[in-house]
Amino acid sequence: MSRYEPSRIEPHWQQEWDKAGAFTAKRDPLKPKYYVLEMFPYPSGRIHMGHVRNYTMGDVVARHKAASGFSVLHPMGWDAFGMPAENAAMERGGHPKDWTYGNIADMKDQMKPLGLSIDWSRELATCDPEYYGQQQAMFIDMMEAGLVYRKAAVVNWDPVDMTVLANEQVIDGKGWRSGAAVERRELTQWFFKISDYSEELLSALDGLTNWPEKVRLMQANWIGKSRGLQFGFETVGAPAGFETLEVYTTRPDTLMGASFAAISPDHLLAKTLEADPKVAAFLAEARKGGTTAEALETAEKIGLDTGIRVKHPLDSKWELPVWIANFILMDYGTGAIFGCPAHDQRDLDFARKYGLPVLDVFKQHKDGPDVGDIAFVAPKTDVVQYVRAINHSGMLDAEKAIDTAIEFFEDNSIGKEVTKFRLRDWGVSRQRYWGCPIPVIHCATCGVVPEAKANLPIELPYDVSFDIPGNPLDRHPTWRDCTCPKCGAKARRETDTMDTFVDSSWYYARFTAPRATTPTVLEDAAYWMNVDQYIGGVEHAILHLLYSRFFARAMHKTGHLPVKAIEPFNALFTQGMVTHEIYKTTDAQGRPVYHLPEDIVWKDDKPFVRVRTRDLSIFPEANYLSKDEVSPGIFEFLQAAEVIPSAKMSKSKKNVVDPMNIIASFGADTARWFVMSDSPPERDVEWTSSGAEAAFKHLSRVWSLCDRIGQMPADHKGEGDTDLARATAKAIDEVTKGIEGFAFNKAIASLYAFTNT
RNA sequence: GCCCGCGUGGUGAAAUGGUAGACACUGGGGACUUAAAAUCCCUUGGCCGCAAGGCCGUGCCGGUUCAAGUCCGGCCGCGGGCACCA
Repeated sequence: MSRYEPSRIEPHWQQEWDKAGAFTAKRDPLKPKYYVLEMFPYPSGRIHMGHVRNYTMGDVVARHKAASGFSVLHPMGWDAFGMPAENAAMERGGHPKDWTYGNIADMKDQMKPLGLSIDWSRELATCDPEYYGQQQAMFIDMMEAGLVYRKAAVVNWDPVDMTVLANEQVIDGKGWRSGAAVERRELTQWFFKISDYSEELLSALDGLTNWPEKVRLMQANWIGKSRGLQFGFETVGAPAGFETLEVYTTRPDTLMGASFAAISPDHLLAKTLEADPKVAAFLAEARKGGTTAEALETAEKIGLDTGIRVKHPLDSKWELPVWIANFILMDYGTGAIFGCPAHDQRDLDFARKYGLPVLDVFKQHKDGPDVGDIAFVAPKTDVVQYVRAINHSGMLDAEKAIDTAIEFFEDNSIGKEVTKFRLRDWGVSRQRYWGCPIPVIHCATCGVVPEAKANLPIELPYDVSFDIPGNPLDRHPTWRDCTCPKCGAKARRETDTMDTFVDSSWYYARFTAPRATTPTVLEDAAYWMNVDQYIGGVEHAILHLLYSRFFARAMHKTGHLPVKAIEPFNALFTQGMVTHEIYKTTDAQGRPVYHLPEDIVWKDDKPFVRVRTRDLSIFPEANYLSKDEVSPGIFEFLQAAEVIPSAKMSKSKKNVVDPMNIIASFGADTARWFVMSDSPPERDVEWTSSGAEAAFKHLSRVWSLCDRIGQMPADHKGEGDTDLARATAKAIDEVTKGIEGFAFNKAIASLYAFTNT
C-alpha cells in the first residue's frame, strides 16, 4: 500500500513530459488541429487562484483534444507592457524592464508545478523587441493601408504627472496618482480606424454562435448602430460658411415639437463665435471637468443663446434659436441637434431651465399641453396618436412614423437617412515609457513619416529615469533625435507609445509562428488559426475582444492573416472568479479588520479560532491565534462581523489564497480539481478550505483504489462485471459530455459517483 | 433611464417538459482507537408520525399542458453591461 504523495508524483511526471516534449505543438497533416488559448496574464509576479482556474480549464480541454487525436496548440505568453511596471519603478526605483522580466521568471516558476500541458517553446512576452518590432512593422503596414491616422482629440490630462489618463484612472475628477484636478485637453493622437469596420464587426457577431450571448450583446450595444435622419437647417444671422446647420436625429417623427437647436461647445460654429468674449467665457466654463461618465453625469446642463436663428425645415416662417449647450457631444452625429423638449428628457431639462417652449407632438396629456417635468418618450414599437405630425395624421406606429418622415425628407431632397455608430475610432497614443514605441518620425520638411522597416525594431532605450513626472522618452535626446528615412535630414522620433491593448490584439496570431522574422507566417497561420477555444474573464468582453476582431481584419487587409482568420476566436468561454468568504469588522480606529472563515470554528454555537493540529500551514499569511490567545473577544468580533460570502480575493482584504501554498500542502491536482468542481465554470466559485481538503481526500481515495486493484489477483479485477462495465461506460460518457459542454463541475460529479460505486 | 441575465435545502449546486435536490461541503450519529488524527459506515429540504407512511415544498400571482424548477404573461428581489449617443 503506497500513500498518495503528490509532492513526489507531480514533479516526476512533469519532468518526464518535459523530456519527451509531450506538449510541443507540431503541424501534422494527418491530424485535425485544435488551438486552445487562455487569455495571457499580466506578469504581476504572483499567480492567483483565478489563473489556476483559467489555465486548468484550458488544460482540460487541451488534454482531452490531444487524447482524442487532435494536433493541439496550447501556448502561453505575457501581456508585459503597461503602467504597473512604471509605477513600481517610480515607487521603489529600479527599471520597468528588470521588474517585468523578474516577474515573468517568478510567475513561470509558479506555473510550472501546475503541470499544465503548455508548449513553452512558443512562449513570448509583448515587451520583447522580437514581438513589438513586428507590431511596429504592422503599424506601418496599417498606415499604408489607411487604417491609422492622427487627429486632435479631447483627453483627460493630469497636469502634475503630465500624462494622459484613461477614463478609469480619473476618480472624482482627479488623477488617481497625483490627486490633481484633471483637465480636458486637446492633443494630437494616433488612431486606428476601427469605425471603418463598425457594420462588419456588428453583423459578423451573428456568426459567433459559440460565443456567450451576453458578450455578443455587449459588443452590439457598444458598437451601437442607429438609423436616423440627417438634414440641414437654413440659418439666419450666422457667420459666413454656416448657411446651413446639419443635425442628426433618430426621432424625426417628433420634429414638429422642435423648440430650439443646439450645438456642442466643440462644434466649429461655436469655435467661430469664440471671438465674442461672452461666448469665450461660456466655452471655458463648458469645457471644465473631465470626460468621464461620472463627471458628465453630475454636470449641470448649461447653455448660451447665440442669437443665431434657424428656419424649421417644414415651415420657413417658424424660427428656432440656436444655443450652445454643454450636453451635446461633438463626436456623435453632427455635433448639433434639434431640441424637442416634450419628448426628450435632456431637452426638457434644458428647456425648463431656460424658459424655452415645450410642444407636445402626441395626444398624451389630456389636461392640457403641459408635459410637466417628465418627457414622454414614445417607444418605437408603440402605436401613438400624433397631433403634430409631418406627413400623416392620427394613430401610427412610431417606427412607421419615423419611416414616413425620412421618406418625406428624401422625396423633397431636404434630408436623408443616415446610419450612425456609437463606436469611435481607437485612440492608441499613450504618453508612457513602458509600451511599444510608435514607429514614426516627425520631419520638418517631410512631415510625419513612417520609420523604414529596415530600422525596426525601434527599441526602447534602457537609460531612462522616472524621478520626474512625464514621459521619459520625451526628454531622452539621443533616442528622440534621428534622421528622416525619406530625406535624411535631422528629425525627431515620435515619443508616444501604443496602448497595451494593441499588444494583446494579435498575440494569438503570433503564437502560430512566434519566432518568425515577419509578424506571422501565412502557412502556419493557415494551419493553426482560428483559435478553436478561447477562455478568459468577462471583463474583456468588450475592449480586448473587439480590438482583436478588428485587428484580425486589419491583419488580413495588410496580408498578415488568411481570410479565414478575420474572426479569430471560433468559440469563447468566459469564466467566473474565485472568491473567498470573509468576516469583516472595524477596529477601535474604524479601520476594517478581516478574518477568514478557516480561522473560525463553531462549537456549541460559540466560535473560537481554529488551532491547527495538522501542520498544513495552508494560509501562512492569515493570523492564527494559539489556544491561549483565544480571547473572549472573538465572540464579540463575530457577533459584530459582517459576513461577505463571495468576496473577491484581494490583498487589502487578506483573503487571497496563494496557489503555491495549496500545491505545497496538497499538490497541484487538488487545487486544479477543486477549482473545477463545485460551481459551473462560468459562475464564481467560492474557495473553501474544506472543499479543498475534500478534493485531496478524493484524489487519495482514487490513489488507494488503484493501488488495491493493482494488487488484486487478475481474476478479481472486475473483468466481466457488467454492473462495473455499465458504470464505467456511463462515467466516460458523462465526463466527455461535461468537458465538451464546459460543465466541468458535472464531469467531476459523475467521477465522484463512479468511485462511490 | 435603456439593454441583458439570474432567483432550487444550512451552503456550492444537479435535473432532453416526465420520481426535485445527483455530486460535494457543513451539521448529527456510529465503528475503529487508551485518546485523538486519519479512515470507514449511517443520516441530513420542511412538517406530522413509534412506525408503515402521509402532507407541503424550486421568489410571488396567474396561464398553457395528462404532466411545469423547466414553456407563456405579470409582479418582487438580486446581479451584470451601457449611459447626456439626439
